[in-house]
Amino acid sequence: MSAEKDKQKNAAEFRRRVYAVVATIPEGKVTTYGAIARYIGAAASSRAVGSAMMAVPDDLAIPCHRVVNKNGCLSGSHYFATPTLMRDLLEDEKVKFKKNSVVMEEHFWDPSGEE
DNA sequence: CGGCTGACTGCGA
DNA sequence: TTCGCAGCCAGCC
Repeated sequence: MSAEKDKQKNAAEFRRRVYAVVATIPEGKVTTYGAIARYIGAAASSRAVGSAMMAVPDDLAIPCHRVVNKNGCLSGSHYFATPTLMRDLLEDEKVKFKKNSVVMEEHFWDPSGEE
């Protein structure tokens, strides 16, 4: 039955789903790792989502800057070319900021709600 | 095969 | 309100 193989496939597909969801985020909107994880069927895999994000190939052009944590803080900003690039990209999309966090109350986007 | 880390989240004190 | 702990999953050594 290739249960082990199927598991690996699931893991690979898991990452692929993450990219798909992130790529579906509309411009000027942001979402959380937990929302993505829950949407792909892994509500408790919010961490795995972040892990997958750091493995995002540049060829897919994934707007990972639209993915923030529950606090609206740009957790992955440190993984960008510059720690300010992430915020700059969001501001360029008319995304409002409260101190150092995104105003998710106005820009939070839930993939489950759009599906 | 075993253990640690990490772009997270939720709950309790 | 802020701080700390535990749980979850994938990736890497």
